[in-house]
Amino acid sequence: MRVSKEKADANRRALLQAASKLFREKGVDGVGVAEVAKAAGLTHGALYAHFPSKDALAAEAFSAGFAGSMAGMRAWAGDRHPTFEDYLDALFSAGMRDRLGTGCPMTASASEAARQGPAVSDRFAKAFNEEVAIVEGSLHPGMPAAAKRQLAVASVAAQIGAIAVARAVAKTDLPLSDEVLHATRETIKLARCVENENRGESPTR
Amino acid sequence: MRVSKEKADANRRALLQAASKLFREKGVDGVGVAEVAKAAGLTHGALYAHFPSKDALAAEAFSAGFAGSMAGMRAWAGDRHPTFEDYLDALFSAGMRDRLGTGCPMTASASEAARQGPAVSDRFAKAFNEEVAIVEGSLHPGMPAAAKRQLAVASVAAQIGAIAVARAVAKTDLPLSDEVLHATRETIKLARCVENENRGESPTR
DNA sequence: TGTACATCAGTGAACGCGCGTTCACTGATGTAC
DNA sequence: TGTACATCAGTGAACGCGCGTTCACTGATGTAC
Repeated sequence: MRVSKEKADANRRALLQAASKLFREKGVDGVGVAEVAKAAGLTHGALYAHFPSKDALAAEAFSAGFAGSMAGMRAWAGDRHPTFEDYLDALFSAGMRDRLGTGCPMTASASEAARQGPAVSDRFAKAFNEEVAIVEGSLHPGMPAAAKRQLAVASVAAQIGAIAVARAVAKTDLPLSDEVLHATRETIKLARCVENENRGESPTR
Repeated sequence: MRVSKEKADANRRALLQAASKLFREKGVDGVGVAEVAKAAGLTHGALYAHFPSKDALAAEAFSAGFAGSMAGMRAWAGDRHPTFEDYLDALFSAGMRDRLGTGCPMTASASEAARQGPAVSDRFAKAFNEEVAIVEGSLHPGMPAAAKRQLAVASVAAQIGAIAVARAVAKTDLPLSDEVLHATRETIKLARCVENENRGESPTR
């Protein structure tokens, strides 16, 4: 039966949230539309009143999940202006690794995204640039723009790899998993020190 | 009909090779056993004379693909003892990005691997350590072992991320794709310079 | 070496199953008068 | 405000389809004598 416009909007949001969580946890191919609808408290038929296809739902769910992840990051940052090191410590943490269903969809689906169409590619690129911009903003204003951009791009790309590897090996080799996060994080920090020294600052290490 | 032992072995290898290539290109969920068998010149029924299930085939195909990828790397290295920079230039290259079906299965399936069982997790960890060992071997013997290990772990993890991101955005933003490879590679190189300086060597930049 | 027979890799039809999607229907919502 | 009716979000049965897996069968291979 028909529901109120408010309820319909809430249902649509519930579908997106359920899809976003489940797709990150099990992959798009690993979850059926019936499971998504059930998690949102609906039947599978209702899903097609909101999205033309599972593919369209997956694309929107990616963006919704990324928006939620960024909102969480901004909430965490609050008004205490985290330093670049603060961001690295948060991004390359065991908590990030273990938060699969609510974390960044880029880390959850990096290698699947490569096999999707242009729509996903475009959304991925936008999300990547957005996260890079945030990390970039935490770098010292005195650093040359090109150097800041390079370091931020490398940080986000390396984080996506480190989290993916850390998750892949966590089931059988937790020490290695922790080592991957630690080694990658510290290596990025080292690279930043070089940039600081290039500007004539005293090394922070 | 029955075939000779040599032919049966060849067929098994053909199945592994076809599965390894197709799984990297389309993901395990994106390819059916019939397609794999056909690519190997067989029918799907024959596959079950060699592997108990698609899952078992996928696990073996991962290892076979990684072994092939490492063999290619060793052949490329030959006897000219590539430097650490040589390895980075090869690993973070557009060629690596564009070689999906024959490249390293870790970069092709990093985020899917996190959702698989302990068997895949174990194979992934072994492959990761093996590649780290090769990269580590190219670092200056004078560098402390812990620093070498850390830099090599970070390099491989960052490479897996950079290639995954570069592939994900390549369809709509090739300049960004190239930038990701370049920025991550150069950032790792910067980190290595710090290690060299720590040992009192003159910077190579 | 020749013969009889067991072995088993490979074939292809068939299986049950879950998938994404469609659709006739329901009934509360929103609207026109 | 009250009434009549069009709208449409949601239901659940049904659809065709392709999947992974099984199995009776084939016939060349390998082996025992």
